[in-house]
Amino acid sequence: MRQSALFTKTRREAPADEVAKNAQLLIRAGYVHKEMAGVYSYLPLGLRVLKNIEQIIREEMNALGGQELVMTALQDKALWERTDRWDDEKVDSWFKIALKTGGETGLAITHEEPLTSIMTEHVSSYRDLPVMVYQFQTKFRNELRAKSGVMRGKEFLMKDLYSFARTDSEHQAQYDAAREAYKKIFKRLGIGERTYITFASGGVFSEFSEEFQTLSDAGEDTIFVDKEKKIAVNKEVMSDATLQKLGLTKEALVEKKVIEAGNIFHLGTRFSEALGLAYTDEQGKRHPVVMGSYGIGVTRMLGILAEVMSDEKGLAWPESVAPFKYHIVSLGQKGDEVSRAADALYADLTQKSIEVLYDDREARAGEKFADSDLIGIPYRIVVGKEALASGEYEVVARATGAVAKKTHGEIL
RNA sequence: CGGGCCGGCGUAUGAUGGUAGUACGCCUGCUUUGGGAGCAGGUAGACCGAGUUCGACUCUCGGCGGCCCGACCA
Repeated sequence: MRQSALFTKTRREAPADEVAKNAQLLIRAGYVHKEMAGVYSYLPLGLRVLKNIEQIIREEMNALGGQELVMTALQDKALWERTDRWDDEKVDSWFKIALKTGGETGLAITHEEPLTSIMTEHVSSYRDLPVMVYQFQTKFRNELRAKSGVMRGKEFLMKDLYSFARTDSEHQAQYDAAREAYKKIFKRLGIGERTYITFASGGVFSEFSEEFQTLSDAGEDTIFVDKEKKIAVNKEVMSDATLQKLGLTKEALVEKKVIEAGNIFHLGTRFSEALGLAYTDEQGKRHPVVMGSYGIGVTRMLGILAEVMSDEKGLAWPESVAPFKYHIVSLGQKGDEVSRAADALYADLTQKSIEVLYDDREARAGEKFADSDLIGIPYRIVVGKEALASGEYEVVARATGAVAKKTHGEIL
């Protein structure tokens, strides 16, 4: 894409009302727009990153055998009353809306209820299981205090996967497979090394749940990490008894700030029993379906990556999610030899379907480099007089600063 | 939800109970062109409502909105 045509502009200064690094950088670089507290719009560059994150997750969900669907944001109150999660005393994060017809509806906080309900229409035999279903969908949570930029909003995009099994052991196999898929996802997103499976409060269905926690000073949670074993314990469940159960020793643990990038839960039969999701086995006996749920916040992930992969100059996306692979920075003037060379390089890369942002604006070099650093595309190709003279372009890696010299042909 | 702070050109920010200024941006022109250029000219601003006052952007009250600390965060 030609940068002269991109409607978003960069800003030199961060907005005064944003403290979180992710929001400051994303706003300055023109990836997001803050609509209200905890509510952000995703502009063209931001959307591209979001779509890339989504696609990585989608590929791993499909590899798992997950089937994608999309459910509604508007929720049926009656369904949630059946699981006792409609009452504000029980769940305080609802956005409830009056219907013109007299009733009320709520904006989805999560989707266990509606999916379980859908499944009752399609699952009735042992032959129909096991199944895994997922979606990318907007969640709404009426947070008392939104904070941390795009990482804790009132409206956010989430991938949620749900598993349905006949037995506990079948469920466990699904759960274990989902855990492995999550590891692959975080690895592909470039945060595998700094993301730890963390034992946390399991709620009513099991002793522990597992969170995927990514090391970051911007984190809201505190965990104790065993770097050798690659596992961690959330501070909220930290105790001698817990350590003993997990086979960890206090000496090996280091306290760290983290952001929750994902979590996986055993749901047992709580939802299937409440909503009547059951199957008939070979003997003709009915059993409730054993469920699990698995979430990754997509918009939060964008925030985590902005937070973790950035420096004082700006963003530095990993290639797997970057809005473009190359950023051509032309130092030529309209119509001169340099800009003609940049045009040609842009045309050739585009022709090959290589994603490239082409800074063809009438601006000075300093401004273009500063913008390029801010926007954080993995490789910058500088097209200037030097390049024309030598026949080789400088290709600068944003994250490391490493400079390679490459000819037009080598880049293609 | 408890506590604190704040609301001014597009953005950032200074000052003030008495003409709302500066920088960046944006527009015009000239010069400049490998790390946010220079000169000249121009554009653009007080969240809403009520009150105090000769006079309110400034003080008071209410509303709306934002930020921070805590709580909360299947």
